[in-house]
Amino acid sequence: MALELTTAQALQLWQKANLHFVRDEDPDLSMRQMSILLTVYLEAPPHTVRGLASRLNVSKPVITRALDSMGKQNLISRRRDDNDRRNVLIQRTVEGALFIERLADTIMAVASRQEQR
Amino acid sequence: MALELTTAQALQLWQKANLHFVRDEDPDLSMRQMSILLTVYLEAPPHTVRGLASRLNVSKPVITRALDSMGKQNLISRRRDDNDRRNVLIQRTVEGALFIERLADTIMAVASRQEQR
DNA sequence: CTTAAATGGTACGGGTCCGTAACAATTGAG
DNA sequence: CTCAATTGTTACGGACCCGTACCATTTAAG
Repeated sequence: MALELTTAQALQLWQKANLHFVRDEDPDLSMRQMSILLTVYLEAPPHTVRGLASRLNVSKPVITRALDSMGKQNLISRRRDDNDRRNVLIQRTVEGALFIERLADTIMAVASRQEQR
Repeated sequence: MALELTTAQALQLWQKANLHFVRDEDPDLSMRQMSILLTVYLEAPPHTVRGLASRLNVSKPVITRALDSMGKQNLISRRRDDNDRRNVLIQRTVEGALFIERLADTIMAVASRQEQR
């Protein structure tokens, strides 16, 4: 499946997707949490607290707390790095991968819905 | 300018755009504020507090407060409806239009940057 | 006129998130 | 062995946002 995308349509896509997550998504993740999750799943590992903090340009506690809450939802997991036990490696989970998959489908559905108008 | 968009690329676009707004955007709007602003600028007027509240599926005070804060930044303005003075009409501003324009450019820039890889 | 309905705003208590500053555990340099 | 540097976490005070409940204004029905 593929779509043509002009500037105006990109903006509409952004609006529709945002609107969808505001309207319908149940306990929606904050923008920062979503960024962390997407970064972990779309960029190459390894991912550490400090690495994510500098990638997102936020403080370390933001990452720690986001990992706490997303960990409770089983969207990510943490493991100590055995090579350097100061590091914590952030890892993907099955639930997280499914979440990302549904996310992609949702965005694509929004995009094609607007295409059909 | 136009881009092809597959499901994987739509997801990447969503990640890159979110990441950009987390990293770089100065006093970033919340997702709800952004939805309100985009709805006012991309959907047909008139826009009222109650209308936006039901469109976004949130309570009225959320809209009132968002309009307060975005009003201070001159991104939108309010005017009493002379036909029915209970209504408040939310109106676009020059600054808001410029903001939306830059927003569209930013998203498109993110999209084409990922295209070039 | 009187009164009920509708609209937007405000008060309030509660929850969440933030960044700074401290802390514990671990590593590596000397 | 000692101690400074690094990493992640926790404590804390403050800022922001939320929804419910109430209020003021305006409209329309009777």
